[in-house]
Amino acid sequence: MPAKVTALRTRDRESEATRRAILDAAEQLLATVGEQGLSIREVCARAGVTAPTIYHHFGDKAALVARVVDDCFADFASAFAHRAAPHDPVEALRWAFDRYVEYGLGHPTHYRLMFGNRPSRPSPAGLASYDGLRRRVMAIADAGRLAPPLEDATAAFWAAVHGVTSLVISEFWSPDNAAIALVRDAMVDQLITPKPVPARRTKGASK
Amino acid sequence: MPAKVTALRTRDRESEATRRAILDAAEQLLATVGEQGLSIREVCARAGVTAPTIYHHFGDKAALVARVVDDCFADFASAFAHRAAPHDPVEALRWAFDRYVEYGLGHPTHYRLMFGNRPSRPSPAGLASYDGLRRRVMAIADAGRLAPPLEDATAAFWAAVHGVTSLVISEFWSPDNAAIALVRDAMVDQLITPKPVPARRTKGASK
DNA sequence: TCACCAATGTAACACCGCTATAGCCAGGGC
DNA sequence: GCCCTGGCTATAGCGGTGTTACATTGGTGA
Repeated sequence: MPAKVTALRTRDRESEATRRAILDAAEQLLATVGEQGLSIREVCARAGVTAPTIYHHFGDKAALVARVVDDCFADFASAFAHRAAPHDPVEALRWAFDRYVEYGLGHPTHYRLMFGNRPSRPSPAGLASYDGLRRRVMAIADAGRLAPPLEDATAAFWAAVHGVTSLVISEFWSPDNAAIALVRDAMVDQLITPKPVPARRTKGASK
Repeated sequence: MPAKVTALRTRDRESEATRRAILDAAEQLLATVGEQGLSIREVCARAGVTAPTIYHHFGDKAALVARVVDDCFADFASAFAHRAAPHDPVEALRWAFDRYVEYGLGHPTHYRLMFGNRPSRPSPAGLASYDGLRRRVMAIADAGRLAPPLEDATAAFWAAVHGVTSLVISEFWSPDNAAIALVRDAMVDQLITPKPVPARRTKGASK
């Protein structure tokens, strides 16, 4: 088996290079003009290929975008991985909240792509991201400090952080708005057990 | 001055009827296929007009959509007006939270149009809606029970309710999820002063 | 009555996502 | 060494989109 495994055949290499060129062009365009403004023809021009090539490799405009979004999720995950979280699980959750908002502010178009309001597109990478948040909440539960059930707590925290990030991105808020910390601390305080008292409030939860 | 004021001239009446036909067709289409799927030509077919008529009256596809969105805000506001809120301002805020989510669940496409993540479209009707929320929070402040500054409290509450509604609409949650009440109560509890103490919170607000 | 002008239609432009078809050419069997 | 196969790419085009220049009509104010 001479060069069958060690090196890619020249055809495969060229094909892979074409895929990369297309993905790079698409990502660059998505970051600037968004999914709405993304045109296959413009991707073609930037990548130096023609339309059938794109459709051969990715099948669809939506699939091409989904592929780029997956890369965005990877980038998003690394934004967490590259920084050290506090050891205390509660402080780590607060920290994650800030990183989340920070990322959305730094990559508004990517954020919109990943968590935009297009009807339920449960990408695997998105679910993995959600699972990362669940693990952080679980760390609090493991420390015996989580008040509500795990799933409820995770979902509630995710909703709050998403609401805040959405508003920051839409420039409704300035990034240093005190309301951000207000939402963050409201959620964290509600999630952890108070001090000694188990839980007192029973106000009507369902409508 | 015979029929100058008492009755509209026939031309104006016809013109207004045309506008209404276009708006009705557009609203119906927007509710079913969303802004993305809305086609001027389809609106033309349903309203029984041709394209230049639409452009003459509304100027733009975006302007037409914006006009429909304004009507949506009016509908949204009436969803609040037609129901009696609790007298207690804190309970009224909790109630507003539920009505908000309820409306988003009942009119997901309209909600996406109104509060979707398109980069900052500060429609007057949208600002009026936000102002309605601010008044509710101000009622709590007037009762001497609001802990944070008014603007921060309003913004935080709005972010939380928007995050929850977004997730409910995207079918990430079921409408009776316990997490909804969790976010609601977390925000309300954080907004009101604990017991008798005027204002206490000093937790790290800026990052 | 009559000229004006708002309102509407005709036809077209430039662009879009997408694809049927055909050609190129590296790779592998003979 | 040759030819054939098949993956990859380009040409050209389809039906659709938002938008607009231009022509036309018919109420309306003078």
